[in-house]
Amino acid sequence: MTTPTLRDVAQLAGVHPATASRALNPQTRPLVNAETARKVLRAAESIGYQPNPIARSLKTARSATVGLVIPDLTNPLFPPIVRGIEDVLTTAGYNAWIVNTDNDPGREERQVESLRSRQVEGLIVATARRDHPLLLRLHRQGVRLVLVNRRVDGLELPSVTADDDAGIAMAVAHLASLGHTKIAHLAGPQQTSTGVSRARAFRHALLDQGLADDPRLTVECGYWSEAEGAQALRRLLDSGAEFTAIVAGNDLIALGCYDVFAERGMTCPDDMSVVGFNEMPFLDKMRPPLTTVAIPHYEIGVEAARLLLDTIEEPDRHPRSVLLAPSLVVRASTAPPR
DNA sequence: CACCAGGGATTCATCCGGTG
DNA sequence: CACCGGATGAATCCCTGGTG
Repeated sequence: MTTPTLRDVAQLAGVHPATASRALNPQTRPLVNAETARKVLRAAESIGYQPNPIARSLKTARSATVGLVIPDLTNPLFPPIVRGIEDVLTTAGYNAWIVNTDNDPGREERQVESLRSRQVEGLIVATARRDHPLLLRLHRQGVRLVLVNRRVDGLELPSVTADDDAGIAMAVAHLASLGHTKIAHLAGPQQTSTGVSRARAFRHALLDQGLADDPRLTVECGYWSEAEGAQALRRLLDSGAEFTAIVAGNDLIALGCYDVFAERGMTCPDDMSVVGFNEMPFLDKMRPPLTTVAIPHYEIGVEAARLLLDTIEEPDRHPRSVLLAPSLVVRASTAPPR
């Protein structure tokens, strides 16, 4: 008992395999007599025929598959983005292979290699660093790339990002309106474009609010993680700096702060207000629920997939980038200073 | 070691019968 | 006879495992 092939369908419908192929393909179906096409479809249906994409790509040299390179799928930020990507891809007849890099360049290289060997038609990459030799090389080799959330210095690639300037400005304005004047920033890693742009936006936002920009109140995290966020906040507190609110580089960094509050007997928001960034799932279930800058995850995925499909269909098109508007979600982690 | 067959689907080139 | 819609023949894609 083997799985049915096109030959079986053709035989059952009493036509040539070439005819069956055309009948089964919506684009080529008009070439086939309507009655014949109906017969073929019925035959295919009756034996449970599924086209074999491996055989198909043998001839077409296309895989209808794209690679999705993310740091770690267990980070709740990614599932909604992946969902948006997948919804667009499937309607276009494409599928996604997902790989996790764990932010390890070696692993990333191997995973990308494996994707390329499977003939993916392009890559959506959410792991870009400002200096990223692998992406540089892939671009030079003509691999179609779309970046999500991040950019690479000196490399003009299609990308989808949230408007960091606007998002951070909202966070700072919110804290300022509550009466905070000494606000700290736990910046994301400065090897990532997002870490840099949010830190820069933070300084601008302070000035816009007429607040002093004290460089000692900005601390960099080595990774976008709770542990690094916690570590950064400990350093800041231990330095003796005075502040009443924190703008975190992202939500994970903000959640890391919660651990430090517990360690040090501080309460949020009474002793310290915190704003995150990203609006990853479940923040409303935290104690206290985290105020954050929401970015449209699903839309980000949708746009990323569209950009990639665009470059596949129109390889010579000038790289287009999409900037999506964030919004502030006020919850209970922010309050006026004591 | 070189060579070939075979896997499944697609597609260019060709053929067929019917019509004006 | 030319033309047309519709169906088909056969080559082809790339790689691997087996054969001589």
